[in-house]
Amino acid sequence: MLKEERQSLILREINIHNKVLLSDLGHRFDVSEDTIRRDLQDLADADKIIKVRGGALSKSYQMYSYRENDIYAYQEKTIIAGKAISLLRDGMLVLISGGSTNLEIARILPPELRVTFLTVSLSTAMQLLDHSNSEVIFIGGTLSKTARISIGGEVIQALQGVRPDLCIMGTNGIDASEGVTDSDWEVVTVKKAMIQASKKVVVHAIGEKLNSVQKIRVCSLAELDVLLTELPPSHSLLAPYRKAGLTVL
Amino acid sequence: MLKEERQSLILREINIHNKVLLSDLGHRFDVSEDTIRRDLQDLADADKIIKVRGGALSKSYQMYSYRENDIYAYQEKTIIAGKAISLLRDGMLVLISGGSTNLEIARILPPELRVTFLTVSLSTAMQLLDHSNSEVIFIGGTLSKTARISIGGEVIQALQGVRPDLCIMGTNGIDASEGVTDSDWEVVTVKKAMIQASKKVVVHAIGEKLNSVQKIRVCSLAELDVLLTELPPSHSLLAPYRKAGLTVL
DNA sequence: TATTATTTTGCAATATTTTGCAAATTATTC
DNA sequence: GAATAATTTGCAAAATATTGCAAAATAATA
Repeated sequence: MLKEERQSLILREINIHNKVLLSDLGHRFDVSEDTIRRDLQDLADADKIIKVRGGALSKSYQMYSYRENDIYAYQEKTIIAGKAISLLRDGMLVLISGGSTNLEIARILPPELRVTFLTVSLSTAMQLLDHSNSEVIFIGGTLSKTARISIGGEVIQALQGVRPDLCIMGTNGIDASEGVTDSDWEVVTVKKAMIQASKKVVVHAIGEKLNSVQKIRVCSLAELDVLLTELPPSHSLLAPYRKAGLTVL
Repeated sequence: MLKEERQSLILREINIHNKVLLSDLGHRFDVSEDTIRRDLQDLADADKIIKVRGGALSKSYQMYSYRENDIYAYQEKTIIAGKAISLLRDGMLVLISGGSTNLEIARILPPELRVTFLTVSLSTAMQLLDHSNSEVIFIGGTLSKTARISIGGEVIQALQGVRPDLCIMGTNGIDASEGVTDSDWEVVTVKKAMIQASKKVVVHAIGEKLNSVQKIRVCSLAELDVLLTELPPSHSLLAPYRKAGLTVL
């Protein structure tokens, strides 16, 4: 059998069945697994398939995209993401919400980290699956079209049944006296439940969201543990939050 | 035998069988492999065939294998998606699985349709949120890195608590005697539960998947109601399935 | 037809590519 | 952290290509 012929059949097999195993193909075409591995490498180099350990996946299977250029305040969010990652330890159960900063956390997550993530956000879940070896558990429910997260009673109920070590949450508004506020009632309901469930709560916000207040209250500062921003911890804007008892990083 | 005569016979041979081997042709025309090699080189220079090491391939062969710049068999999947949509009615509760065909269904869904979708697939959920006004409920659980769907006990349990009107499911293999088969154990477990839960089960597969068998069995044909392919319902390949009692569209 | 020029073919020597094997390395699993 | 599986790397054997060349076949011409 010609090499090109074999590779073409492999490609077809992958596209039909979405994934293939080295051992299967080796047996099927009666060549060594090394040869198949080299074939898959060729196809992957030509951008036809996605090579994974032990086999390969069809490309059309993963069609979502992460576009870093159209994220607002990307620089700031990367700094925050780095700080958030420094709080993660192997073995932790981590509840993580949606939003572009959390997406960035998922994107730059160190692969060797072994934590279990709980999330209600579709995009965060996708990104976590891609960029980590950690386990990802999605808390299902009715999906919100705007926030693209699970909302509703089921979510609240599911959150009452877990006790995460850490909750990493973005926010639309945080203020020294008003606490954390947001604008979507359903989202707020979920966030409240997330905070209630978790042993430790980390909120993050870019500097410009500090001292801003939205319509609906999520929680008081007393219920939070850590505040992350892109600013240096000594920045004067952060003083009120430290005074309120938060760890500011 | 004249060179031109031989070359035209070679070309015909290639176009019939899509490939030729140097050694075969040498023996067939009783000339040295060098001569055949030079013939193939000539034909390749004239852009009549694709010369590869050890033989040659027909140009149509190349067409076929390289046509998947986007989604593999996109045309076929669009046809299937159209047929699937014709089965949907306002007010239905529809369970829909992952895979690129279901993604296509979600993409071309008529906006005025008001059904409630239940899904375990991250990408299907995202697409449904984008392209419909229907309600979307995600069944949460541990996420599978490869299939990008919820798997595990929670999913099974959640599925036992619902009674969808319709289940729209892709498959990796379907065969008249072996039924529906797949290659991933966790995925199969979820699919079984999906089938059990639903009042009516629709499976779809592109023609190439018909009569192919994977390692793990999902269900027998008896448990299915409708089969969708891109082929016309009268196609001979579909006869065994109709005989098994399926509605074939 | 005989002669010469041109093309085609087969052969041999020499590259190059493909393939399978095994040891060393890296990931993954339990 | 040991045990297992997959990958990488180097290498050698086999298969295929390339090149140059001479013999054979074909074409051209007188």
